[in-house]
Amino acid sequence: MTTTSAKSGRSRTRTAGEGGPRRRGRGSSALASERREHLVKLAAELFAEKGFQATTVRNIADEAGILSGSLYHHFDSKESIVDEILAGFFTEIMASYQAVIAEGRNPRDTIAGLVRVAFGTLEPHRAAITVMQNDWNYLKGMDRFAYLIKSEDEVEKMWVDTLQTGQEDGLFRSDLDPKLTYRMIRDTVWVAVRWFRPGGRLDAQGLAEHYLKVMFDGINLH
Amino acid sequence: MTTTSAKSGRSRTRTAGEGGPRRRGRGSSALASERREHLVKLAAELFAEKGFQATTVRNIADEAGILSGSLYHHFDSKESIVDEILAGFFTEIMASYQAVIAEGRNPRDTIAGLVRVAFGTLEPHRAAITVMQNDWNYLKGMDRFAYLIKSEDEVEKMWVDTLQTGQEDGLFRSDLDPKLTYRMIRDTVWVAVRWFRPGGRLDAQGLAEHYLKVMFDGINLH
DNA sequence: CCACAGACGTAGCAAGCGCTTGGTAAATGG
DNA sequence: CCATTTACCAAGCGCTTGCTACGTCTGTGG
Repeated sequence: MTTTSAKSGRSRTRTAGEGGPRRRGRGSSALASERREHLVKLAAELFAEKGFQATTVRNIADEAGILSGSLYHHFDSKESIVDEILAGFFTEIMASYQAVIAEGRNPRDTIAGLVRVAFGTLEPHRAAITVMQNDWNYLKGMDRFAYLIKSEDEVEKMWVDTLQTGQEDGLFRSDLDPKLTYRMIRDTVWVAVRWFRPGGRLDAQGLAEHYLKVMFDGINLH
Repeated sequence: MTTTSAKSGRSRTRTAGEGGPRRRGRGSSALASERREHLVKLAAELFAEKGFQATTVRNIADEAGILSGSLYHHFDSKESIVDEILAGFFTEIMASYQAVIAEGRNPRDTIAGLVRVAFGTLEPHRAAITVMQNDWNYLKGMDRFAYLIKSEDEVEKMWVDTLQTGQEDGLFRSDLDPKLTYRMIRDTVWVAVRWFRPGGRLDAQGLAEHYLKVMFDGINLH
């Protein structure tokens, strides 16, 4: 079925897409960016499933029902697609984190809020998180993604500050390294994208509550 | 420096290698497998650093100071190299796990032992674990690595059984899902490979003790 | 001293990669 | 009705990929 091009020019079977009447010509720019966002989402799923490098521009184009070259009408490069995916995720989660911090509650509630926010992004941003997990090592080496490292440092500061304040207030044990503890929490949350499936036994918030119990009080019976 | 081949045949500068006298001809088969293991280790480092797919056979050969074609004297394919890496890791860790279980101690001590074993592999098998983390999604899709999934299931059973017994014995809280708890523990341990560096502030066993404290009793001050 | 086998180099193939160029059908605005 | 813009197709370029075929060098056992 991937046999290229029947003889007549305009006969490509479009394997994907909603099959509706093809929109051509100048749509409103709002609709144009809708198309763009749709392509980004398709790409994100593929990146998450097979990895960024293993996903070819032809894969993405196939999924969208167009040819690989046509992708370059919408995007500069393959990198710019994954950039859009990750940037969207980062701006949203950092805003959510800031909102929790801004509530100004005690460190325990703040940490709980951050954990709930993190688990809350698991479903809407599953693909982005997966890409971040699997291809981080590769992507961070590229200049264009230097901003990701900067954002991650800001996030780390939020968590570590909250943990430290909690220790000073006598809410958390003082024999724990805040940085190490933050990493433990962060990794445990994000890594859940590997086995978390939206329709499963537990939803994201159920996971969050389960995790909060273990994190705050441990698995021991007291 | 990668300019190919000066005019005279035998003048390749060998960029890597210990520079000792080149061993040729029939060595003992023990030494032959030594060479093989050395190549596997080089490849493992590259796979861990750049990812399996992003690492080319030419990268590996460069690191070894030979040409890419010469690699195929030692290995069938690029896949067979990563196979050797992962298989070695899995057989060792499963043996270690079995040994802990066989001690027959109480569930709390057994879990602690498993955690210590896991952290203990962080240093000697850093590359293998990194590959498993980053390229798992890609590798598990290939028939040749189906055995990895089977091994993982066996490991899961060990942990979950121990956790359940602990709950029945009144050692662990009963309001936790054993499977979910196992995954939390597993992920937190392995994911540490991303930021763990052998010469750092804390060694692997220090990490293990830090983690055991949090896992058993939580971060709350009791 | 010589046949042998292991350990490489040399050269290159077929396939696939990201991306570019130039053209074309369709919708829109004036 | 026509100029313009959008969204695509068709074709392919330059390069890299994993891998192969075959020749060459070298230490070793007989």
